[in-house]
Amino acid sequence: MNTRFAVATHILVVLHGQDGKPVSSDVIAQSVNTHPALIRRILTQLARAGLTESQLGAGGGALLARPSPSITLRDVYDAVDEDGDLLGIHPGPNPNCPVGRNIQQTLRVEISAAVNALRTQLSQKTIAALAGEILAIS
Amino acid sequence: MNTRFAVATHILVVLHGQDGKPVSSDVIAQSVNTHPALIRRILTQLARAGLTESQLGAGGGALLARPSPSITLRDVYDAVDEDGDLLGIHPGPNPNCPVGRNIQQTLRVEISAAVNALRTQLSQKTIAALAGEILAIS
DNA sequence: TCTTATTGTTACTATTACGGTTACATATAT
DNA sequence: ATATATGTAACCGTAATAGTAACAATAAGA
Repeated sequence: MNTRFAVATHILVVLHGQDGKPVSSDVIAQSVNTHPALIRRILTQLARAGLTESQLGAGGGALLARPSPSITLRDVYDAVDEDGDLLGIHPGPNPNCPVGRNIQQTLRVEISAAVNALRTQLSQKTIAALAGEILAIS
Repeated sequence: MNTRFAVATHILVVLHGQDGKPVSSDVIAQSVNTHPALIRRILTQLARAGLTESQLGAGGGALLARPSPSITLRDVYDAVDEDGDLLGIHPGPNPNCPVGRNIQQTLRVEISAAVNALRTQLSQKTIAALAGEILAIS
């Protein structure tokens, strides 16, 4: 993870702005200020999650697969989060210690509750709403 | 970050179990299954946050600086999180694009709301409660 | 006072993750 | 046909992380 969530969100906001017309990874890369291949890598994840689709060939590009008011930042997070290790658990604690033996499963519960709280907060904001805020600034 | 939150929590649970008596980084390291220097590094962060204190010299070690029912997992997260980049924002988006120009500040708001939701969830669980659950298993 | 145990910190290494970059086979519109 | 895109693989450089060793400073206890 790391900036992939931010970049993925950026991509979707751009696509929202051009709704209907496919946008090439080259154009998106210019807005994000990175390289088209990286954009395409993230677009692959978004497409796998059903948020975008792409058209091959000349005049092709990416477009939203669902209306932007139906896409929340939680959807983006989930699309881009492959291994779910926002807060990692340390491997191999001592099994002969009452703490070491059991802390992993107990921590896992707390961490997933915390990450779910984060996801729920993210689900409050849609791409349409976010794009509205962004474009309202200037 | 990454496993530092988990290791820091592990440390505090161990200290909870030995309340009163200082525990050496060596003993803690055996429970975590890592190296004393790493434990001491994290103990430095916990001490800076006022959660632990250490006694130098023979027979010394770390102990809780506050009662374990008053320490929540949010305190641990905050102690160990130095740069607050759980979800990073991509640098240098294109200032000539209406999206690139404004997305950072807008995303920053959403990300900090999300991280605060995660922190609030973590604040629901104290070290004392967590230790209780861990030791109840076996 | 001397010895021993322990911290706090620095420095170095190895491994991994991440973003940047190139390349290219495949597909499609014109 | 040709030009334009995607999707994907491969590789590089940098930064973060964990592991490790070393040592001065400190304090307990004989």
